[in-house]
Amino acid sequence: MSGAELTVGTWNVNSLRVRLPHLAQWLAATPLDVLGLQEIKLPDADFPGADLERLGLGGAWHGQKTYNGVALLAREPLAGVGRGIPGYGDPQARVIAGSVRGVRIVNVYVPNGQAVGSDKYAYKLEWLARLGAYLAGELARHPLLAVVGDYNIAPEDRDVHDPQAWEGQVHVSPGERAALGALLALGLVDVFRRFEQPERSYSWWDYRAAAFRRNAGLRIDLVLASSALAARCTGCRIDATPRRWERPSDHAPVLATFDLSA
DNA sequence: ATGGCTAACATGGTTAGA
Repeated sequence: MSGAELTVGTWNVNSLRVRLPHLAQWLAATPLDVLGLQEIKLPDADFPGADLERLGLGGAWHGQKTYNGVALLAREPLAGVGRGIPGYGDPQARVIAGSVRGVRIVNVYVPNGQAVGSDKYAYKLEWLARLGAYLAGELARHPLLAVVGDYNIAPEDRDVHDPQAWEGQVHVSPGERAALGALLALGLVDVFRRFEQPERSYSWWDYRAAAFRRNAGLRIDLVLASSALAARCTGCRIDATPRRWERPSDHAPVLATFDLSA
């Protein structure tokens, strides 16, 4: 949390307005330096910046009415804040970036994709291609780069509670996995898998059909790191605690810690 | 069994999520 360590989190809160009490409760128990939020679902004018300041967090946000919206919160001032993918006139607020202690952090809310073959699926793949081109430039400028967020893609079958039932569906389709593979091929590492993890580790569970109680989930919230930053990663975990609370987000936060002293 | 649940916007029922 301080000195040589940097802890970065990511959490799809599914409405910051509704989840602000959970965020406060979780932050009180969870030391971190930087936190990317997705699906804040409010315009910038309604962003609860003063509430978050009371929780010790400043930062920057990129919101819109009703849908999407991302924020990058930090205990230290953010440098070089950027919103959206440069040169891509995306009307949906899905990306915000900033730097802390020489580490570049890009926070993403990848489109859902709805169904394979749909217009939204095509948008998802186009969006991921644009993200890849943007990240290639970010990697060239920032050796220490983390790309955190809700990817809406389960990287492998072990990230899916029932791979047979999900085969070919959106979030696991070959096209999406190829797009994620293209991001990894830039030199990014899914740091969660750098460490031993519990079997059946997921970060999202459907609200319906008692999915959380059955641990019927997907691991779709990821921390990707450049090779130089991944080499400094000392741990990565999913914190399912707030998913057990009353009126939860359907996603759990993910945390990764980096030792910057080396 | 193509549902189940939650949130925004609106104030009943649609859109969207994953």
